[in-house]
Amino acid sequence: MDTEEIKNKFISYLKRNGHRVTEERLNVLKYIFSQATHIDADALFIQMKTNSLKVSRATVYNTLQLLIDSKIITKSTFGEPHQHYEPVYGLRQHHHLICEVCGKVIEFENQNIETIQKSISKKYNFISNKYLFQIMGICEKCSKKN
Amino acid sequence: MDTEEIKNKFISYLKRNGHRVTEERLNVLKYIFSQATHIDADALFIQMKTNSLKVSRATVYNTLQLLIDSKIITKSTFGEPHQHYEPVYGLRQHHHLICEVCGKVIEFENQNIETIQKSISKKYNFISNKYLFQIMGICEKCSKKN
DNA sequence: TTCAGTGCAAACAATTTGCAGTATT
DNA sequence: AATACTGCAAATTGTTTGCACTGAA
Repeated sequence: MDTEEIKNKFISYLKRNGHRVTEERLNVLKYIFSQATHIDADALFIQMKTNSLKVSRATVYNTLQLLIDSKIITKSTFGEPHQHYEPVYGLRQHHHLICEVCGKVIEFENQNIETIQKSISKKYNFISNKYLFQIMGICEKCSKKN
Repeated sequence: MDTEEIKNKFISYLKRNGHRVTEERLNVLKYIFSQATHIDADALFIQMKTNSLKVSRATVYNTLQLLIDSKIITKSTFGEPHQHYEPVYGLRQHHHLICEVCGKVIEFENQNIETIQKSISKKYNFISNKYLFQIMGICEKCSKKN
């Protein structure tokens, strides 16, 4: 994954839409891409603060929204009340198995889902922007514990 | 949809699990099934209050959780920060197209999704409890407006 | 009669907003 | 120089909790 490319994509999105390119926005981008996987807004804020960066929660939320609008990251709920954010740009579409016992999230890919998604959108003349496939249940590890 | 049957299912679930059968709980059940489609907790509470029923928010949330546990309703997020609840018991599994412009939710069924879900769960030795397929985008009506 | 369930209000958590100061354009 | 963006704290929204009272078993 080319970090420079993502950064340029974001900068170009900002300029194209009359938003300013600020240090803070680029920092949020950098931190979200330094994650192994999804993260929530507050954890991201705390992590940035810990590394003594100048940010506020408001800016984190604001920037996350801009990153979603520019299709660089995506937001999803894993059954919890708060949102999780994860990079999508340049990655293949993937989906989640969510363990309701330990909270673990397993990612998987499946080409058929994409096909179904396209055919359904077409059927309803729906312009799909993104789609979500999640399976909730009990992971192998947790089911063996009982 | 047989209302009596659902009510009995809920009552039997409550008794089986040592919960009491209360007027309030049955009222929440009744109100959620009187909805055409999904509703959020607060709207449900207000609707019950409007019809001068004795309820509190705490009871609504408590009962919604019991209804989820008994597999009578399900909870989902439609991109919004709060949760929506909708009946599932006795209904065929269906999925959602969500318009990001007008907020409209279109329901659809698709047998292939069920098949994929099963094969993926099997592959990961995951005991699936429920699954979710959502397509976010722009509905026909809204796309014609521009 | 017991104690789970209730209503209420207060607490909490996640997110948004208002405003005065700051920095990109 | 103008004004969009920022940080901060306060406000708002959705949900949970503590506690004294009530009612199902």
